[in-house]
Amino acid sequence: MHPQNMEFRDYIEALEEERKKIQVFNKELPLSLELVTRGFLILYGEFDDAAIEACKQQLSGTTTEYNLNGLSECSEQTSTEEGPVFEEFIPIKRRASSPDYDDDDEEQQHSHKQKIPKDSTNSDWLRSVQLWNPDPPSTKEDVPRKASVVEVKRNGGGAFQPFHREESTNGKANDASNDKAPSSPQVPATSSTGPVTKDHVDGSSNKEEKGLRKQRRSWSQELHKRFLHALHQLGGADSATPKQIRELMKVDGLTNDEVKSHLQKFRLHNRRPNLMIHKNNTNSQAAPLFLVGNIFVQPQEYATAIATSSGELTTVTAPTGIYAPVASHPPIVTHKPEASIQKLQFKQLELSEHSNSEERANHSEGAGNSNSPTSSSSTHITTTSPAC
DNA sequence: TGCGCAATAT
DNA sequence: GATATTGCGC
Repeated sequence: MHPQNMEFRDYIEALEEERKKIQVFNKELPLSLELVTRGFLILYGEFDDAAIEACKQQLSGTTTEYNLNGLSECSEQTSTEEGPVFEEFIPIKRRASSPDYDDDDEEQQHSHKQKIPKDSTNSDWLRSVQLWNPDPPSTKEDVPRKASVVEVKRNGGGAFQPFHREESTNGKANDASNDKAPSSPQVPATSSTGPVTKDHVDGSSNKEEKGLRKQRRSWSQELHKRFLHALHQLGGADSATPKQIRELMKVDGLTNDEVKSHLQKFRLHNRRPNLMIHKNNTNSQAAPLFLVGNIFVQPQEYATAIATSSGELTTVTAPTGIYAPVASHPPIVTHKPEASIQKLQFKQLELSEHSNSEERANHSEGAGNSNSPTSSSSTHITTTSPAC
């Protein structure tokens, strides 16, 4: 029953019938009625252009009225001007289809939070965020670094040692080897106490030198040897003072501070073991006893003893700062109470040499009598072992 | 001023 | 962690 298959007449009739039916619902289906009616007119050829045009206008009017919702605007326009419609339509549809776009754009201003950022928006957002955050992450390392670096500089050397030493320490630079050859002038002797700053009133040089951190003095065996020697002369680590030691050492460029520092370390090393001894006699390692000849002694005592026993110092400096003699005999594993150690030590000393007990007087004058290391002092040992 | 100790740097 | 330097109080 498709119209196209119908006879024209039949078609007209059918149309007429429908029109009648629809007419009943004129109010409900005005458009339909009108449509049908027009179809009639067209079919009958009673419509001229003018009539059609009028109808159009009428139609548009009605549609406009009816289609306030805007639904039919399209259809109307479609019928009127198809070209432009589409052009406009497309964009409209776009907008409609992707409301997020506009909405987001606008809404972004109001509420990012409400809408979960999507896709492009999202990425943009993130991107924008990343301009701040991710950078931080990436730069985080950098920025802190920089900051830390700055801080480090400030902390580490900033205040006082912004520059790395060019250090004027003539002898010091080579120290290890240099100290061996102490040149005549005892540079530090008088002035060096405040190694860098104290002496110099000069502002500029003072500044410079202040900035420089002293180059490290490494205590070579030779240097330490001298140190021990001086120490011995002065009656041991406890009674010797840095200045005296330095003077006795006669090392060019050696400062009081350096000696002082070394002495401090030396004392610490000597005392620790002693403490250990008191606590635990059985632990030979914990209580480093050094073999002097055939006996074990404690470092400090050794220092004294060794110097006494022979004119030459035969010490060996362990890297740890533990000072041991060159053992000529297999170590006798003896964990003797200090008393016995002292006895042995004393024995040894007696064997080697006899001595006066005036060491105190001796070392009190320190530098004065210094030059005759071998001759003086053997006796300290007994007296000089306060730590024990 | 020098010493001893502790903090700090290397 | 060991060692040297520096700072600070006495």
